[in-house]
Amino acid sequence: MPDNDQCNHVLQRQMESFEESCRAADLKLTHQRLEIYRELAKATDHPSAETLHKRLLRSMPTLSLDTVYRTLTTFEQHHLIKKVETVDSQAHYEAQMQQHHHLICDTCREIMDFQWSSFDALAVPEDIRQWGAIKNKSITIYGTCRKCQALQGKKKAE
Amino acid sequence: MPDNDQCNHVLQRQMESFEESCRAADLKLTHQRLEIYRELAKATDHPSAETLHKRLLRSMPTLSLDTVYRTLTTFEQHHLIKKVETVDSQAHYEAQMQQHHHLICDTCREIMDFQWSSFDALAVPEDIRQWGAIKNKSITIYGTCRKCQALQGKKKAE
DNA sequence: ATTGGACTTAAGAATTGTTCTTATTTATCT
DNA sequence: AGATAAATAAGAACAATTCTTAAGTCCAAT
Repeated sequence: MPDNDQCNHVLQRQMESFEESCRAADLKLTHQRLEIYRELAKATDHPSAETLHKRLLRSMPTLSLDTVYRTLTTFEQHHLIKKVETVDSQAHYEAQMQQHHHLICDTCREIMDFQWSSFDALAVPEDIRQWGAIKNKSITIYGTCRKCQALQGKKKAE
Repeated sequence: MPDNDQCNHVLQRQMESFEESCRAADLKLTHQRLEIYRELAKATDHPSAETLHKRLLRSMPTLSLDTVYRTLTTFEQHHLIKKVETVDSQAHYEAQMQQHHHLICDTCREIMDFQWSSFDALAVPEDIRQWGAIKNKSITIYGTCRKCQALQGKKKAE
């Protein structure tokens, strides 16, 4: 089975669970909401509202940026999506709600997900546990991605 | 030796190294720059420009918010301080440049530093190293701090 | 199938956080 | 002490986001 088909299945399941959560939260399943969620779930790059809006305009030319902002805020309040912590002035979002970590390229600023289950299983040291009730821990790795490394290599060679 | 004295010594050493870095970077050691840096170095809560400005107004009533913004930007460009990754619309800063991690309270939003040296020593899994040139990894722990837990306990009891 | 109520839209205005401009004053460094 | 960088005030400009209003659209339940 090709990768693309696999992704579609995963996305389809994610959409179903999203629809269920919406019903549970008394959120109407409007076309805009479904498409905004689908576009975010499909994305691997943690887009901003503006980026998402640009992508959606191709298939929904009348969708307003305002609706994207409003809808993302609604989703976030219902814990259907998450804001990503960044150093950026624009807010970035992700639909991935399972435990995962981030790789951030210091050059192109792209954010990628990754898994590190042996870290997830690690217990937090006692002295840190003193701080309060710990709910979750996640890693951010900084560096330069392959793509940007290649570009920098080229530039130096010139 | 009381804690406070120890902190003062640490701060003093940090100020000296800051002054040295400024000279190396050809940044004039103005009163404002020194005080803004000192206030940030003293803070444990990763303040925003506005918060920092408010604190500094007490001792420097004519200091403009603009100068705080400008100065923090200058410091950041010279890698003397860092922006902290957050979900906030305001930018937050820290003077701590050594390897450390963050605890974030989901209630009061305060950010605390912590150390976890056994994690720092951990090698990143092979498959993640494929992504590119890794420079640094840091943890963010989410939860509710003791203070906020106590307050929530009270509310429930009422 | 109709309808009530929730949702979306456009367009513009308002807000917030941040940066820039200009002219003037102040302070650092040599 | 003088050259020059930096800070100031005040206001303008900007970018990201939110709000407003009024009109139109569409979901869901009867």
